[in-house]
Amino acid sequence: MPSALTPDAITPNWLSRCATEVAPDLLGCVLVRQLPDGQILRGVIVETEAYTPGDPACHAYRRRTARNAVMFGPAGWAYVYLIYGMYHCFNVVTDLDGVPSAVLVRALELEALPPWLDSRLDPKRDKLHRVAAGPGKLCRALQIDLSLTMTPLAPGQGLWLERRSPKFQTQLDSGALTFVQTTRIGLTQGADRPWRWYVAESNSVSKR
DNA sequence: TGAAGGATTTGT
DNA sequence: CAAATCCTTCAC
Repeated sequence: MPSALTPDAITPNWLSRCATEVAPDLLGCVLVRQLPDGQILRGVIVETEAYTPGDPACHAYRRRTARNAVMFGPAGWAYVYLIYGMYHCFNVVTDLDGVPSAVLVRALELEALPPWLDSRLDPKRDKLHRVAAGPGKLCRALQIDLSLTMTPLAPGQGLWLERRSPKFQTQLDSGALTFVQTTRIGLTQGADRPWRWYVAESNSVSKR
């Protein structure tokens, strides 16, 4: 049943690689959210950051805690945390079981404005391509919160990933789309590591 | 048990 | 550039 509905769903095995490898590979892939009421929201990933063991910026750098425990487990699970008391950030756990690492999904290009959001946004200021441009904003747009952390990314869980569309891959192969690799944003430690990737041509990236 | 601070966002 | 706002972590 799940495979018939989601033929392009990404498997844990594909994510069981170093976060610095998975992060650029996730660009162009689709984050899909199914709300409790059945409504489905989709967005193309256009910006990611990698966090690895031995990385002072990684939440699992010091030791295993209740919050970061999921990062120590197998790939393909969601790691969601609350930042500054008001925004959530969504990560995909990567690498082998026992290797604490993850990819922060920082921005999505939404296919359509979430209907539930539509009524409360100012159409002049909240343009579609900016609604999920930023890790906190994308979680707000897809209604991702702490209830989703430590859950496997799968259709049955209401949150999952799908592979790049043939169109995206073609544009990438032809050079119509290009990736930029640069340093990560907002860090006080490990800010020098060039582990942020984004789609240069996208207007949904959080910052240039 | 408490205090400090954060992988953000927004408005001044 | 500072505020909003609360969970997590670490120190006492």
